[in-house]
Amino acid sequence: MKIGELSRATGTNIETIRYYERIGLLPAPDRTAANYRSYGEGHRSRLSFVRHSRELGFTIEEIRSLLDLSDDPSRDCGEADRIASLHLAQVEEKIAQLALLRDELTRIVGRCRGGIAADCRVIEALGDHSHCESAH
Amino acid sequence: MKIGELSRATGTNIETIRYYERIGLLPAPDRTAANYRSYGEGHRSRLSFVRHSRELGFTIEEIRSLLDLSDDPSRDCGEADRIASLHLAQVEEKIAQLALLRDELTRIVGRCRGGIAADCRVIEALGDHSHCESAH
DNA sequence: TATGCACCCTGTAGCAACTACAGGGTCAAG
DNA sequence: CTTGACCCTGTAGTTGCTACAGGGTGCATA
Repeated sequence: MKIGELSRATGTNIETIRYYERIGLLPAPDRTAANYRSYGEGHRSRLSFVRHSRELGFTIEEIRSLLDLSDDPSRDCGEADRIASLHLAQVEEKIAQLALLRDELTRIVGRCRGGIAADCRVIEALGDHSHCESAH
Repeated sequence: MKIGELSRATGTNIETIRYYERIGLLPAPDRTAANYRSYGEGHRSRLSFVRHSRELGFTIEEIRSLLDLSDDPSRDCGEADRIASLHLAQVEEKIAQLALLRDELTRIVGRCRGGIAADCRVIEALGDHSHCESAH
């Protein structure tokens, strides 16, 4: 498989594939006589793993650990669970933060009744944190 | 006010203050004989506005527009409202996305029952998008 | 045979919004 | 007169890509 095919097969930008190789997330594939990269099924599934994990918001370093784990099938599964649980906790915290933020923005946006900027409640609210109801 | 005082007064990193000056978000202040930056009350309130807006997740470019608006008090307030409303919509979308992601992660994490990586359901789920219940 | 076009290569620079030095100058206290 | 806290400029690093520039390869068509 050439890089363009792998790109289409996994929905990954070609530049991104080369980037993953450069940072050591994907192993360097064999080359054809013309120096084109030549991928196999192993590369495809590894790249799918990486992309799916990225979609789920794992960082590259987390993915590196998860890949190390799956490269050595005798290792304990607990670490994969720990990484995923930690990530889940981070996502939950992010959601909670954004919810506070949404409430604050809703309050701010609701205050605009038109008019000129001098009297703008939106701009006033942005300038003065003390109008806020919660920490963010 | 020297830069260290402004930093403490607004809870902003000194490097960040200089960065904002460099990108034209804060006007360059007067200098003392020793070439130290010397800030006034106007700088402090402008910086507070910027920091508060950043905490609410506005981008630098959005903040630039909001500042332009508040620098010209005769302008129409509607644009501030438009920027804030758009931002609110983005926050709401982000929350919805993260909620899907949280659900998927919860399902994945719940599948771990210990054991070795070869049988790990977490790693399996990460490798195969088809286990997912919704798009993310 | 030429030539057009899609594809591939390397290497480097850019994005957002900072943060972190390195290598220097200033100023007040002890 | 030296110590330490503060300030200065300029540049490079962070994360996870993306976008060139400037070239080479391979196949079909005129």
